[in-house]
Amino acid sequence: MPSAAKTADPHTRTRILLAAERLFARHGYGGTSLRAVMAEAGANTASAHYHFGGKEALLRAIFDLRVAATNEEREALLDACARDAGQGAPKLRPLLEAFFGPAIRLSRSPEGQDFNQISALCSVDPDAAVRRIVFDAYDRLARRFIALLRRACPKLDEATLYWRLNCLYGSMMYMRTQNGRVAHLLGERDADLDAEAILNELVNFVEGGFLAPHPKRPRRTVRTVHRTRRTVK
Amino acid sequence: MPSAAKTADPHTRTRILLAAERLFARHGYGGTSLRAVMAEAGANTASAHYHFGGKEALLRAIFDLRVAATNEEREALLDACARDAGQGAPKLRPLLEAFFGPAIRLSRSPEGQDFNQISALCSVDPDAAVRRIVFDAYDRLARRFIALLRRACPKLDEATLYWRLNCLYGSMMYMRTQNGRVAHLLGERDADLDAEAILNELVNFVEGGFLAPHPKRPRRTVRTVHRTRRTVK
DNA sequence: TTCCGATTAAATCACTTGATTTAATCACAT
DNA sequence: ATGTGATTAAATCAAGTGATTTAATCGGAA
Repeated sequence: MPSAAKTADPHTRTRILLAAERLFARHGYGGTSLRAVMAEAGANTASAHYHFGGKEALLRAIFDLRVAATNEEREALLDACARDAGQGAPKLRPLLEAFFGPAIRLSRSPEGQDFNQISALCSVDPDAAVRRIVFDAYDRLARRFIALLRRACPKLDEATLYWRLNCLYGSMMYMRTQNGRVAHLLGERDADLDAEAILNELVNFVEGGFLAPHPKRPRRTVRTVHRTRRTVK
Repeated sequence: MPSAAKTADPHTRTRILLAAERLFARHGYGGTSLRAVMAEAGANTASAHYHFGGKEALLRAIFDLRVAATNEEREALLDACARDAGQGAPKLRPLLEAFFGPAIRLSRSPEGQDFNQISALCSVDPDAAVRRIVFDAYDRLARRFIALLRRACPKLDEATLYWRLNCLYGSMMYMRTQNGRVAHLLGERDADLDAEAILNELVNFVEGGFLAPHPKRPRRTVRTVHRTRRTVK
């Protein structure tokens, strides 16, 4: 075990961490071999196990490193929302800004951008161990945000809240990743707005989604069209 | 190469396909070994290469199999939207229903549910080859949808359209996956609404997002809170 | 200087991966 | 029945995986 900070060499351990961050962001956790990380870091395979204990622990270390500040900022902003609300209903928009803002603003630095990518990728990783790391990092704060959101939208029934939260998370994830789908469809335009503008777009959209009416019975515009039976199974 | 349909044994090839679909849905493409697929299918490793040519080709075969019907249905619904619009602006809501509906309705069957999961996972896969398969499957129709969406929302500037499309895709993806994040946060309530209700929730949200105002200058509710310098690098 | 724990380096382990080869088997047209 | 091409089975390949071991090195306390 490395002594907390005594002889602590700012070299290898940090280099491994940053190298892993870069590679995990580009190729995903599962798509990055420990060897590739060590090559990028210019260090030896054994160092990773010495400093972190293994690949999974390395990922967890990245989250430990990056999430704290973001969550603290979110917490403070949520505090402000709750304070302003008093006993009444919190305002929706500042709530969304409190939740999204600190995360989106990470993208102002290259490392933050990499971490946003990692966070979004890992949050939908099929590997349960990977997702657990994400959950552990964000659960507490997310639950508090949702509690305030409930008070801000008291008319939303439980099911609708559930689905709208899914949309909220999906929107946030796509905004954090920049996975290229939309850019590809629109013809390679690269979005380079600053973080504040992106945040504004995201909040506009999600606020609109949460304020939308939610009738139990959908108006029947839907109709299934020509049920072509493609028997395959 | 297998003869198109002559002596075609409905057995092995199909068994491999369905086994792969199940496993790719649960553990992702990268997280599933060809061996695991063949074990699940009760077939031999070489069969996969004989029938498909390799792991990647197997994934492509799954998309070829499942996407056609969905896209045809989407196309027909978009036709109806365009016809109803004439020279004018298409209605937003039927447009969204045309795009989301056929995909969401896949979740009524277990195989469709598996494929929805695969589609969503692969659409954010860091592996470019995997994403290309997704793009190839959906690009043509997606471009047509976006063209109509543009006419339906003529007041949206290019940048706003770009970001709202990202939110749209993110919302759709999260709705298709059921990745468990929100269920986990809300305490394991499992959403078992029928496809039509889910579609309705999704359309409500995205419609709200697209109809939201989009001022160029955000009202300044945002303020960065205590810039704690966590120097790490 | 000497010594001891912290750190790094090199070699290797056991295992899994996708792919291929070689040989056997099957179904059907002749 | 028989030969021919489609299909399956078993064994194997080379490469890559995370992890571990063993030995060397470094830096400061004694």
